[in-house]
Amino acid sequence: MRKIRIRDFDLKKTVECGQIFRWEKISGWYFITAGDRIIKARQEGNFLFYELSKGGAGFIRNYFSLGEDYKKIISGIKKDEKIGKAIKSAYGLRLIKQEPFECMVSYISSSASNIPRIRRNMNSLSRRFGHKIKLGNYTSYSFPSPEEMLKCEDLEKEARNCGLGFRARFYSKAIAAIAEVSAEEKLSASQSFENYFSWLRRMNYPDAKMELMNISGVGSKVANCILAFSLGFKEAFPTDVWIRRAIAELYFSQKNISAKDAERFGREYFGQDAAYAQEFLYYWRRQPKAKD
DNA sequence: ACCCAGGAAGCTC
DNA sequence: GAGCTTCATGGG
Repeated sequence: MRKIRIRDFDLKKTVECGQIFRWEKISGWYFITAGDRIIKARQEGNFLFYELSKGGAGFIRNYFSLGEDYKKIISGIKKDEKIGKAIKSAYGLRLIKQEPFECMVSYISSSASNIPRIRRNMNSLSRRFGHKIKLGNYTSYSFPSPEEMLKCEDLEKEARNCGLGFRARFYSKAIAAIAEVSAEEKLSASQSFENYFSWLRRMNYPDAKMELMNISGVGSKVANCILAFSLGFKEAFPTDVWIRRAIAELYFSQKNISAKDAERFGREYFGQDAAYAQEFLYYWRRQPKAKD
């Protein structure tokens, strides 16, 4: 068992807020499956206890964004008492740095769905296409690589069998499109995705977003999730129905505002760390009652 | 039975 | 461009 000192970090909020889907809590420990890795973690005050199926402290610090100056981020987005209230309710929540491929597939599959269902769908995909991985007595299935998915004859059909519904077409087309690029250059599908994502990382935010939106099943919201949750674009402001409601209630006196306008407002108002503001608002808005 | 869920794409006007 | 419909499926 390893241990690191932490501050301005709340493991429970970070794991449970809905940004990642493949986790479970067993007798006080969080077991997170991230890509082909299992993370076992528990927080006690200013200490984080953890075990990994591979990697060490460097991975943990990067995965939970522990190196980011939290107080600086907070002071940057805390424009008023409304967001202040949301920040207070979710203090310690940090953005997780997900594997881009897993993040892309997960959020393409999130369209008009809900978190419990997305979790089931991603676990089904992993059992169907991934491989068994272990940490001690705990067993899970890796999130499948592009190759593991492309092995089967009819990816869309298999994905429908995993409960993805109409989203299966989007995401099988998306994978085929990106993998196709590599075939001509004799690259593996994984390398093709790596090239694609590192290409996006080098762009500025608007260009990267436009580029992502060329992918089947990736619109404005999903693009923002991929950018914020896996590619380090913290100025993204993913705007789903909950965020749209929160923005309408807090900043437009209940007026019915479009997702597009809510997103523009969020980006302009909260600035370079808008993604954190978004997570705080999401957490706050979805809390069962007692939102203050 | 009815409604909605971390939306996007393909229409119409 | 902004508004409407359709796309599966599970849960309340």
